[in-house]
This record gives sequence, structure tokens and C-alpha cells, in this order.
Amino acid sequence: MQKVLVVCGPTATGKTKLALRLAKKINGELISADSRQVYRGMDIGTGKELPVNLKPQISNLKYRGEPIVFYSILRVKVWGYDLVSPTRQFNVAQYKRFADKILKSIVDRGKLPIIVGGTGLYIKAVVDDISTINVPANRSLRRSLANKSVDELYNLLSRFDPIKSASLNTSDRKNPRRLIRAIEVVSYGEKGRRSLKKDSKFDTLFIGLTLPKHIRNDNINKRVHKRLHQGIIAEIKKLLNSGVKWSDQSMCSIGYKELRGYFESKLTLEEVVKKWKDAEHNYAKRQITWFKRDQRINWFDVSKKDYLRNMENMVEKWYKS
RNA sequence: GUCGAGGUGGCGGAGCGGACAAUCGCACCAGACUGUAAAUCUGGCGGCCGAAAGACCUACGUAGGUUCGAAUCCUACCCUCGACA
Repeated sequence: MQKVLVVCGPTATGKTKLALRLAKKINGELISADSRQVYRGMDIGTGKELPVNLKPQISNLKYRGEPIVFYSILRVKVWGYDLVSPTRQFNVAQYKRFADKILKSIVDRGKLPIIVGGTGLYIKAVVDDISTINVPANRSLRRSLANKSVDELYNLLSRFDPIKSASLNTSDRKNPRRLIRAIEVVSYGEKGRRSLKKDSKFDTLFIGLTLPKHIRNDNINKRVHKRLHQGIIAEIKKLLNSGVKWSDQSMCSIGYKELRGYFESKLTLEEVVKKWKDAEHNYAKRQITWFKRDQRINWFDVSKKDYLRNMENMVEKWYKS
């Protein structure tokens, strides 16, 4: 069975660095599972591990008619950066199509695919698949539903798909985005749903990286300042000048959306930095909540002395088996 | 020093005699998640007991007072801010 290594966990734990190290050791290539690093020109704020002046290389693979680029970092190929323009929408389905293709290509070349990132849903889509992933967005439906209250949406869903509506938890019942998506899925009809195979087609090893909260938050705070020094403000200026709008999906990324208040002179840099840090802390928490549920993940506390040796032992043992 | 505004939970900020342990936002804690996922959404959030209902305690600058009852009214004092000196 095809082996796939997954390196996941909350932000600011050093996933990419670790994955690069492992890739060198066991001849792997990285596939970034990160919903923001897909955007071109958003480098500093999304934390792409790019050495200065490193240029992307063009592969012979295509995605939506365009050649897929990759970066060669420490002689390891890294895929998943710079997939689309930041003026575009992006979603799991697109990611899945891209990742499946790259994964196959890595395997074909006899290398080990290493999926690395903090976007749990993206990892899930590749490793476990998502049954309704092929139901496309229905713009006009979404538009017509946009102003409805959650109760109206819920009632609508109940009418079309009572089983689905009854199965929703109290949180999702009040989540307009999910309700609209659920309606979108029913209205697409049965052809949109496919049953998933119970058994994964991969032999997957999950490595999860953690840090005690105070260290993690400290890392995050330092990283915020680092990114400011690296020039995220200039990066945003450049994006705006090139036609990216604050309302674009890409710009609602942490770091960017907080800086908006500063750009519009509504907040001081200090206030913005505080918000930015808070947003990162909250994000890390959400990631932890997501990943915690996955029993397959082998967790390693990065602040512990022997974590590297223990983890590498585990990976090597799995790799050779 | 005088005049004016104000002092409320970790912070911002409502409340201005009973329905107030105190709207709401932030932070914080916990959770959800199947095409926006760095998104979106849910619950909790003074203390103590409790599964819960609920009880009790301590709280709206400090000290008194009025009242059956005060974060809300009165008095004095302390502090902050603005204006005038």
C-alpha cells in the first residue's frame, strides 16, 4: 500500500522545517496542506518557508490549464505554494484535485509524499476523502439565500432534507454558511453524493506537533513581529496595488485582515498587532480542537528533549515496514 | 483652586431606585466542523454548593446616609480627564 506521511498540528510548531528534515532523510517531497499558502504573492503573512530570492520552478504538471510550480528548498521539492492568484476563490475541492495529482506524480517518481500543514480539512480531503466534495458551489443559490436568517435556512433544509437537518448539531443549525452549503448539496441531487471506501487507500503515518500553550503563544507573538520586520506591510501594499481587494477571500487571512485597520488609519499599529496576535492564538486553539479528535495522530511535544529522536525512530520504522 | 465630565467585572462599555451577579464587544475556557476551514459557528465565563433548579456570600472608587429595597438618590472624601485660573 502506498505510504503517505502527514505532518500536522497547530501553527507555530515548526511543521515545515521538520517535514523538510524528514524529506531529506527518507527521500520525500512536501505537499503543503495550507489554505493560504496557495496564494501567489502572499509569502510573509502565510509563512512560506522560502529562502530569500528563491524562485519557483515550473513543472510539467498542469492545474486548471496552468503549469504547477514548485519550490526546491534544501533540495527538497515543495508543492502547494502559489497555486492561484490572490484575487481568486479557493476551496477544498480545488485543493483536492491538485493534491491528488501531485501525490500521484510524487509516487510515480518513487518518492514519499509528505503532506504538511495546519488545514485539517485539506488533509482530510486527501487522506480520507469527502463524500460531497464534487458538489460545486451554486452562486445564484448562495446569493438568493444570503439574506435569510438561520431559522429560515434551517426550515428550508428541513423541507428538502429532513434527515440531514435533524442530524445537525446545535452549532451547525445556527451556522448560515453550513446551512447554505447543506441546501446546496441537496439541491444538487443524489449524483453529488458518493459513498466513501471504508479503508484508506494509503498507509498513512500521522505526526502531530505540539507545544505547551505558553511557548506556542510566545512563538506566535515573536513570529508576528518577525513578519512585520520581514515586510508584511510592503507585501500587502504590493498586493493591493496589483488589484487584490480587502474583500477577497485571500485577504481574510490572519495577519492581513487585521492590518486592514492600520491601512485605513482606523487603528494604530499597536492595536493591530494585538488583534493579530489574538487571532493567531485563537486559530491555534481551533486547530488543536480539530486535530485532537483524530486518534491516528502521534503527538510530539516539540519542546521536549528527545522528541526528534523518538519521532524519527517512529517514522523510520514505519517507512521500512 | 473653581467649573464641567467621569470612576461599573481582566479590558472597553451599557445600566441610572426593584425584573442586576449586572446588556453587549474583546480577551479567556471548552466545543463543532464533509467545496469560503487562517473561514464559519456553538456553549461557558465573580465565589462557593449543586447534575439542574436554586440557595448563600462578595461585588459597580471609599465612607456614611435616605429607602421595605441602591450600581442607580443624597452627603463627604479620594482619584481621573477637560476647561478656566
